[in-house]
Amino acid sequence: MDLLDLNDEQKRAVTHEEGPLLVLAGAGSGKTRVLIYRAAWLIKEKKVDPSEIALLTFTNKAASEMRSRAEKMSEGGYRLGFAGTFHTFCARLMRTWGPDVGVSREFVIYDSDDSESLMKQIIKDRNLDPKENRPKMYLALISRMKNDLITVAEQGESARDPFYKQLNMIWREYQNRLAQNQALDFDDLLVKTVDLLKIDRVREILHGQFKWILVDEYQDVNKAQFVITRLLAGHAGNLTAVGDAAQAIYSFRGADFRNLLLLEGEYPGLKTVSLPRNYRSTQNILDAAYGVISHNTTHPVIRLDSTSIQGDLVDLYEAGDEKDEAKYVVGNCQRIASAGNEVVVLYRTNAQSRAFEDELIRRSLPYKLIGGLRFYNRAEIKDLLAYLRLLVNEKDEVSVMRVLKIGKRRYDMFVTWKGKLSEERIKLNPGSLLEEIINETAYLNKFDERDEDDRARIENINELLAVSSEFEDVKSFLENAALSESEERAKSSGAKITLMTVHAAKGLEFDNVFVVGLEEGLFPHSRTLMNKEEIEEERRLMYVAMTRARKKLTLSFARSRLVFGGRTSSFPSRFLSEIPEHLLKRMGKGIEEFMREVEDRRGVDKRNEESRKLDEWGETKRKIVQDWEIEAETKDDFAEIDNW
DNA sequence: AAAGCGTCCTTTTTT
DNA sequence: AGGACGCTTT
Repeated sequence: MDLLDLNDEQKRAVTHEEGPLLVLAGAGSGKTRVLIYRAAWLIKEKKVDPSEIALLTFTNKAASEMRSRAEKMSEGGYRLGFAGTFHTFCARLMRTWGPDVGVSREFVIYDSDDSESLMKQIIKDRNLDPKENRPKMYLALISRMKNDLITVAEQGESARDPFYKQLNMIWREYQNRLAQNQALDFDDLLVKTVDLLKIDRVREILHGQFKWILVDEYQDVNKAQFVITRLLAGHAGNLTAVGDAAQAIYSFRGADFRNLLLLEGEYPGLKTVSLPRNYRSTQNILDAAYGVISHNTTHPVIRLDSTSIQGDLVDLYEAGDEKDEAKYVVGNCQRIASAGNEVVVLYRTNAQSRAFEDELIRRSLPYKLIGGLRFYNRAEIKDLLAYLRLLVNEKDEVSVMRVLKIGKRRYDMFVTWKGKLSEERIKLNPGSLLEEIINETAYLNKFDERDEDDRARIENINELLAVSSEFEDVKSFLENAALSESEERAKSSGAKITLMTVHAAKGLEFDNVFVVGLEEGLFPHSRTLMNKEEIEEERRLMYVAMTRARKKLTLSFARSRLVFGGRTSSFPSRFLSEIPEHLLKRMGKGIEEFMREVEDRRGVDKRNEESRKLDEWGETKRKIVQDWEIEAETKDDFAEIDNW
């Protein structure tokens, strides 16, 4: 096999024989290429059957990119045994083996909205004050514990004070209701899979099926995912893990980059290869990014060497307010886009997209918005999916509640119509079923053709019909709807300008990148300001943002900004002052002044004080999570896995 | 059943 | 500023 376009380190990783392999891959060092080539090399040189390879990722975007690149590698095109997200993998296993761990084959998947309505209902049923007992708080704690593989029983045993007892009661109730509804939430997919893989018989079958496990972005695995890969890799230990601690940005959902370091102890004979050569960015961009990330102390940082040129300086624009920022950024985007080049605007929170969208619309520039109000989370889409979900599983109370809320009369019509449906027809194309549902319930009567928003909703429904028609059956369509965001549609696919959060940009790269809203309290976010670990995570996020750029990186911040409807003045982000001065080219007014403010600790401390007050629940959360973070968890905890 | 109005709260980030 | 929710009116 031709390995000429790989460097020595990449080659070593690709041609690693049997046994565990860890690839420490810095930003832009060709980690995707390594994974793809490794799969191809295993197939071509080691004569591995493609169906014995499982490739696990965190996002669908990453999975589909790898799948298409893998297909291009081989003439005939090979199909890997599995290539997709952890959650999709788990859902597949549950469809087959669910009953072995007490899960009905007809289960539905609850997304966070569904989980929240269920939790709200539980709080209501128990006559608890929803202001003191926030559904979201309970869900966050429960999610965190599930991802740490703590069971309800374990939490209950050690619950001493009233809060923990209450938490345990709620958690129990939540699980009971999920079971009654034949529903699994995102975390249950992982937890149940761990249960499943503990069954010898099942694990042996799966070991025969998947002999080679490849995992992307390993720094983002949580404990449940760590254990899943461990059990899946088994004694053979043919795991290839690719990751970079400096790009760990998902600890809020239980990910722990220390799992990367833990591999050493868990997989005897682990071979480690690091990839320090960067094929993406200019040296100036890399140096600026290194300036920032080198302030982190809790994890190793690879200093990257560019294979490209020194390049331009990093532009830094100081805006008066968010409108000014949008004008400057969009103006430059327009210039770049009209020359036929791609450009992306990255921000910390979804709410920030608005100012940029307004300005883009004002100039009638086509753009792509990634994330934001997700397609499958829109009310009209969720309404229709609720009807469909009830066809599969009528015990799903969240969907029952939803359908009842749409209208009692419509619900009755539905029920009658459903009675007329034969088993056979339920297996029909989900698109035609949806169409029937819409007709039977007269769903479209809700909308007014003259209303612009309503027209958009009808359009969404048409899109749903189109998407759903592509699926074989209702179950697989619903699974896809719950676990994967629909790709951006044709209408915007030609756009050269893209808006997204930094999280969404992970793993992607662009010639021109704008990172906006670099203010204390926004990026780094106010909820992280007084916790060192969380600040370090924000800094990694900044690092990820900067290293998306190939040629030109522009940073910006605003002096004042609308927050909750009120105008707030803000300080430049500390991350800006961590970039070596000589790499920056400043634009905008009053620039000399701001650097002094950055170094003015009093200013920063003042912000910290403000955010501290804002953050009572953050405190509570941290306290609880800390209680549950078992320090010795690491090796001892995983030791028992070996016995399985 | 649906629409209108006031109050309260909100913003991390995603499978 | 805008959304969710609960209470009121049509």
